Amino acid sequence: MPWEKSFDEDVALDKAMQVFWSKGFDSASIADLIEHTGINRGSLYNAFGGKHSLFVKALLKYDRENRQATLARLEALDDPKRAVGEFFDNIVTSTLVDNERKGCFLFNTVLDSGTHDAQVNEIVANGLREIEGFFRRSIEVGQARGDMPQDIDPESKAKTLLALALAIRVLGRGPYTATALQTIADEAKQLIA
Amino acid sequence: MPWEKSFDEDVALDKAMQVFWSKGFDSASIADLIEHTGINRGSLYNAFGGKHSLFVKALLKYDRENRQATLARLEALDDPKRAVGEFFDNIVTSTLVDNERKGCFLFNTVLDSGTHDAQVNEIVANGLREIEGFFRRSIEVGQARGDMPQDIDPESKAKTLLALALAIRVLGRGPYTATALQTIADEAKQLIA
DNA sequence: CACTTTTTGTATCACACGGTATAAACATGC
DNA sequence: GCATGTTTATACCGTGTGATACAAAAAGTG
Repeated sequence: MPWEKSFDEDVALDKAMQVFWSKGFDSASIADLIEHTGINRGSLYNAFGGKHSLFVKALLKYDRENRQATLARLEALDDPKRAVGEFFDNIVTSTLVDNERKGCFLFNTVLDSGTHDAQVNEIVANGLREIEGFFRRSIEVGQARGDMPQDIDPESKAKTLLALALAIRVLGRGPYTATALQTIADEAKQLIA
Repeated sequence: MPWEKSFDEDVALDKAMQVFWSKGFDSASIADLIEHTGINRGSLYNAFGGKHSLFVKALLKYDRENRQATLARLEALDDPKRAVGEFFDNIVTSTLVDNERKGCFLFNTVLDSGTHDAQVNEIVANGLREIEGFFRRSIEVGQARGDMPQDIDPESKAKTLLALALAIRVLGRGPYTATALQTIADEAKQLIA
């Protein structure tokens, strides 16, 4: 069998992810994807099966390599308060370091009202659920170890922290300054201090 | 001069506002606008001058009739803590009462990355600035009157409250339940209790 | 050199977009 | 009734969209 390997499929998917991340599903055109992946129109359809299918693959890749990887790293610290603190410092610096100001691909997709597809919604909802779960577990362990206040409700506070994380990402795409974002992040950390 | 009055221009603008509010600038097509306003294609261009111009008029109308009106009403209460509390209860109920789950037109526009126009950005940025200002003034007055904690920084807390308000509106468009939204709102109120 | 498979370059399709133009229908003022 | 200006109903125009089709070029294997 000749030529069983193709171009580099994973780097192409990564490029496509950047495009969807930056522009969203609707605004990203096939022309954009072709240009940034560098591969040909036909090859793109042959390898990924179409725009929507490519979007799902890109979103899953982001969820795996960013959200899952980050949460796993922070949970491995085995230091809940520091983990939450790093989470917020991380999203602030991630926001600022990206001069495209793309924000978070998952959070962006929540708002892309056009992409309301059951599969996509499930990926996003699951991502939010797991981030909230990370906060809740961190608070529970922190309380058990006595370095977080006992009078806060882990469930409620976890939702609030998720809300603040989302807001930082969203406001970071708009006109908010670096110091304003850090201010919110510091306030978030204060909630469990 | 014959026929100096036309159809009802303001109710048409209101309908157009609903469309842009629900779908955003890009996703709202001229066909949508014609269908929901009930006026003719030519009349729409004649009266409002085009899609972008119509969008700006709709956004300004929303800002005037919703944001400005709400903030003015709450500030007139002359009871800062209750004003902030009502603000958050209000956005939760507003979110739930709308079965279209449109969220907040201003916040939605922050994320519509396509509409990055200087004029539109100014309207949105000004709206956010004034909401944050409302929170800051409320906290300052509340502290002066002794019914809010003295150890919180009005500037920081105001940013945090704005962040939470935005998050409630955004998450309300997605998969979050009524109780989850109310939980975040209650946590927001706790921040200044 | 064949043979097979992938990639590439175009060409094309049907459709939707925002916007413009045109002509008929219409309501008012003289 | 006639003139004036508005609304309506269409018909376009140019462009961009996602998607498909197909011939030619390229690459690895026998």
